[in-house]
Amino acid sequence: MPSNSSESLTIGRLARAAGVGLETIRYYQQRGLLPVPSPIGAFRHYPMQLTARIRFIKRAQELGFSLDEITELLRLEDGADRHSIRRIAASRLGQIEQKLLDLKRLRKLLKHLVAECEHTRADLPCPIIASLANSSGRAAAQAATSNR
Amino acid sequence: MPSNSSESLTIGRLARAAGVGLETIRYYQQRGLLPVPSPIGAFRHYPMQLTARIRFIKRAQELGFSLDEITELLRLEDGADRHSIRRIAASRLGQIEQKLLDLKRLRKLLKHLVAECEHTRADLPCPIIASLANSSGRAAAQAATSNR
DNA sequence: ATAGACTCTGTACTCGACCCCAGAGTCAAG
DNA sequence: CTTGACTCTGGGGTCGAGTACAGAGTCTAT
Repeated sequence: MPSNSSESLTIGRLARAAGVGLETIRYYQQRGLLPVPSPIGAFRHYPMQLTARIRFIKRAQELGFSLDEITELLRLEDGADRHSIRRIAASRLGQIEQKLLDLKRLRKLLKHLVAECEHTRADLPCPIIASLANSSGRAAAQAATSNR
Repeated sequence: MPSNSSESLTIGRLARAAGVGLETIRYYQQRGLLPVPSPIGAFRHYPMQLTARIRFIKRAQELGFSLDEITELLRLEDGADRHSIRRIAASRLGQIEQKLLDLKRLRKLLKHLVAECEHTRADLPCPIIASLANSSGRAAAQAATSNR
């Protein structure tokens, strides 16, 4: 059974071939990320090439794109409009930068607290709790401004 | 009207005092993060001190703790068990470190792609799309291992 | 011809952290 | 004592990305 690319698959085989659940495919169809072929007989048949499209979606997700963004990417897939593509990628990049800043601030704060807690005398209140309990958790208020 | 701390508030006032929605308070009650005082007459009355507890919760959330984790933190709030507190904080710290690594890898990859796209000749396929379309997006597969 | 694996449509549920609404009752100010 | 702002209980909805299931039909290998 040579898997030449003109072969067509039932939905379950497509799902296995693409490494996703069968319901995922139906879900992507609903969202318009995948076409819904008309049935041959009672069942629909899917061209092999869709596995590539599904993997495209999955990889884009791993890069943190939402399905909405991916829908747009797919719309532009023909490569015509590179500016739009770059715009989407750049916006995602901006989100990442922001998140990195937030996380770094957070890490600093938490590290500090844990360290402090380690050598605070047992008769004094735990600094971690203390910092949560009173309003001196200034850093925190800022840190979460861009939780997406 | 001196806001001495022995004052008691109705739920709406408490919510405003703590800067959260009234439904948030009810939700926290359901989750066991806040006590449900027995009503005086028809309405429940909340001690002022609860604003501190609510702000504790909010600040902990901003540090990325889940309500489940915060429940545990509150359980330990008396400061008795510092080891547990540090354990929770340290585990959160670990998550942050991992996330930072992921995001840095992602940023590198995306930056690279955007830059490449900018000076690829128009007759060649857009590299961003290309990298999503074929399996050369290796970096991506790793990058998402620890999405929480 | 029949067993069993599969597919179809459609609906409902999951997670986390809330938000919003309806309808009835109640409290405080004027 | 009325008005209007509030509270009560109880339920539902939201977001994103799926997962689960029910019940009926159908394809394929034996």
